[in-house]
Amino acid sequence: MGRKAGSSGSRTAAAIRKAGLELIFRHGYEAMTLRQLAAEVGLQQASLYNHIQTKQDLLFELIKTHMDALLAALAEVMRYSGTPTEQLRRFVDFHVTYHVERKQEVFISYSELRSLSPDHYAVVIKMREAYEQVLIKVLRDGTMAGDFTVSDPKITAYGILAMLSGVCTWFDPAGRLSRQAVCALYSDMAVGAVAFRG
Amino acid sequence: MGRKAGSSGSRTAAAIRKAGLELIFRHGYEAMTLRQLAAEVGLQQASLYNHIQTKQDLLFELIKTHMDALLAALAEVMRYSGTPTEQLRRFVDFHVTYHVERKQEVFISYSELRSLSPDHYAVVIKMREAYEQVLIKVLRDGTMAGDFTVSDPKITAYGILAMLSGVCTWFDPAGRLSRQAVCALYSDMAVGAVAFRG
Amino acid sequence: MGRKAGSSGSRTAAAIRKAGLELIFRHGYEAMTLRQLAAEVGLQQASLYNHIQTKQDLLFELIKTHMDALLAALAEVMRYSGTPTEQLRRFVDFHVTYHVERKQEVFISYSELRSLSPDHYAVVIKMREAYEQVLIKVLRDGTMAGDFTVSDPKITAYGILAMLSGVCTWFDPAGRLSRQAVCALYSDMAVGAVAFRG
Amino acid sequence: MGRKAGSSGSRTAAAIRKAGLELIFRHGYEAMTLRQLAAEVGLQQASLYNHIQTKQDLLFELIKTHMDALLAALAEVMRYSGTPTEQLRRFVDFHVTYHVERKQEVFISYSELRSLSPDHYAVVIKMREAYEQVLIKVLRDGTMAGDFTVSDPKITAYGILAMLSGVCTWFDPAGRLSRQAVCALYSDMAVGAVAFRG
DNA sequence: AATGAATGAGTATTCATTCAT
DNA sequence: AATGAATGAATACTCATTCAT
Repeated sequence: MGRKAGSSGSRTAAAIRKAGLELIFRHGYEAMTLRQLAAEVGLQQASLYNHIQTKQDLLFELIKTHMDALLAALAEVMRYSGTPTEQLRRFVDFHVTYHVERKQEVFISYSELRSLSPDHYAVVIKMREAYEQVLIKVLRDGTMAGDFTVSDPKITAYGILAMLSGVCTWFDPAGRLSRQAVCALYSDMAVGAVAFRG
Repeated sequence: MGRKAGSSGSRTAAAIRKAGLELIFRHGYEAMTLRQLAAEVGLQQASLYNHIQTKQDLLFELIKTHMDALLAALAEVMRYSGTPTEQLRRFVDFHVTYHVERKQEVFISYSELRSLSPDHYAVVIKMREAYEQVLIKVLRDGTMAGDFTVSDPKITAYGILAMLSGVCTWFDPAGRLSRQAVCALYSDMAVGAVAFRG
Repeated sequence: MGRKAGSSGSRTAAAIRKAGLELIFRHGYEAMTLRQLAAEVGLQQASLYNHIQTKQDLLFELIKTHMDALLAALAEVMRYSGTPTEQLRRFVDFHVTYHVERKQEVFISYSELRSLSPDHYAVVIKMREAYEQVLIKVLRDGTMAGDFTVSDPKITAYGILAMLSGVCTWFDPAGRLSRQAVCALYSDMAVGAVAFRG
Repeated sequence: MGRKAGSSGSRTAAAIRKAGLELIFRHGYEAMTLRQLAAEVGLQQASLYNHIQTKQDLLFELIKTHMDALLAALAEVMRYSGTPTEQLRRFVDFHVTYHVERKQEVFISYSELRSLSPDHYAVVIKMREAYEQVLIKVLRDGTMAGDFTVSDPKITAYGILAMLSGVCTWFDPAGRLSRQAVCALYSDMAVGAVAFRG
């Protein structure tokens, strides 16, 4: 039997996506050229089109795939119940870990939003909002429970998310701080930032 | 043909810079074309070159000018003494205000760093580090004074800066929250995030 | 759109080189535009780049190819031994014939030297010097044999070469004088110019 | 009294012509830009137009001025009578001296002919032909007098002129050979090339 | 699945020249 | 006589994409 039916099967397609991710991360979507991408993968420019629709579709696909995985993983993690503070710590831990481990996907999903076509943009923004809603709900629950003092959950959530997401611009797995250390540090900060001080 | 009646050199240069800022903010440096820029200002493409050296130099000039102003303004504000907490609030207030009032300059000074030539990049990065050092010092002073609990001032500063800077991506002067409200909210969060909880 | 029916890669490349040679000969390298070249070959400007690296590389390639052929052909001719006078006549005959038959290559290899990049220039100059050395050696041999009176072989060689090369600026294959007639005339002049008159 | 009436009086105009000559000699007419020229003279591009009509007119003027002077000087020299051989030596001496002393004018008057507009080209070609006629006449006289053996005076003249003119591409006033040495050498060659050998 | 060749639209930048000041 | 600002046309070269093979 040959290749499993249904599997894309193409090692080349995967290589293109990997290289595309890397190049967009490094140079930006506009600055990355398909020539570069082809060279990276060892193909001629024209051959790329056996594996992608257009440059724009490649970008969307990379971001969409990432957002799907991100939302699924978050859902998995937040399924478990706990106190609002526990939930917040869980969220922070998840977010930082994901941002540290998938630096590139995460980064381009922020920074290249404006390079998406309007249709694609709409799709991704909706997913991002769903993600934000999870944190907003945690903050809201914690406030109602009296554990947090959050007057504006949305704005507060934006602040926390920005703080956490910044990690992917400077984190170095071989650096001074381990992922766990960063998670602990940022967990404390997040909790401190919203905790009720009676 | 010669000069359009009523036009003036320095007015044109200013208009180019203003339009350039706007276009880079909206589309990104790579995506902005000099054709667009010229059209925006009401000039032929060639005429742009009476007022800029190159596209790259325009970008650098915009960022450099902003960084100079930012550092000068920060120095002015931080000159006044006070408790570490007061200093932190002062920093947050300054940073948020500046980011809200000069959204575009601030945004491109983050997002277009990678579009700078290596030389220009080096210059700007140095200035950014000087800016960060101010916050790092506040955190360090506060920790030594026993007011803050900050195990890693640099990483903590990065977190706070990321949180505050996020403001320029969503703040709307005509929106639900005033600048003052956002400042207050983020001041509390920042202080909460680092405050000593005995 | 794809490839025009009937077109072929290497045929196109050859057509570009032929037209490039012609255009550079007629207008000079600086004055020739790739627009002209593309039009001459029946392509879009962009398509040229499937067959050349840059305009500069095209120039170098044309000159280099010519110089290679020239040196190889000269070596072939000068292989045969003979008296210095016979050798000189052989050289003149070869040089004039080549200059008359490959007018364009020969002309641009002189006149466009200064349009070559420094690296390319160095390569070609070296080849030209090798060519000149062949004549210089003939003059030196003839002088030592007592057949010629040449006090400064290099300067004399320059003079003879300049005289012979001038042919390609006025020779007309359909004109009054045949190639053979010109060869004979210039052979006599060259021999007369250097012959020992006791 | 101020400036003498009728004199161009402009030191700037002269500087432009001098720098233009130099630049065209070094880079070629097409490759020289008015920006370069202006910079060389210490002016803005626009100011050039107070002193020249157009770039093309500058070229023509440089060449025309040179040709006028050349023809006048030649007439002066050839006025004196003498044997054909003396006349030939006088011509060679004159030509070489002029080519060595006014390298740049001479060079561009050959090499930039094709950059002249058709009208300007026609004017210059006529002058060049007049110049050539002087040598052709010497050769013809010498042949009729039995001193020379020249079957085709025009082609022979072209050969001699090419040989002599080559001097301006390699002569270095600070070099191994003096002008006088080169003149003597090339005089002998020219005479040898055409002398009757009974 | 891969490629060479082609394309139309576009890139930043330069050109010689003009003209009001 | 000099300049700053403007211009239209041009420059070499690159872009993402197409298509016959």
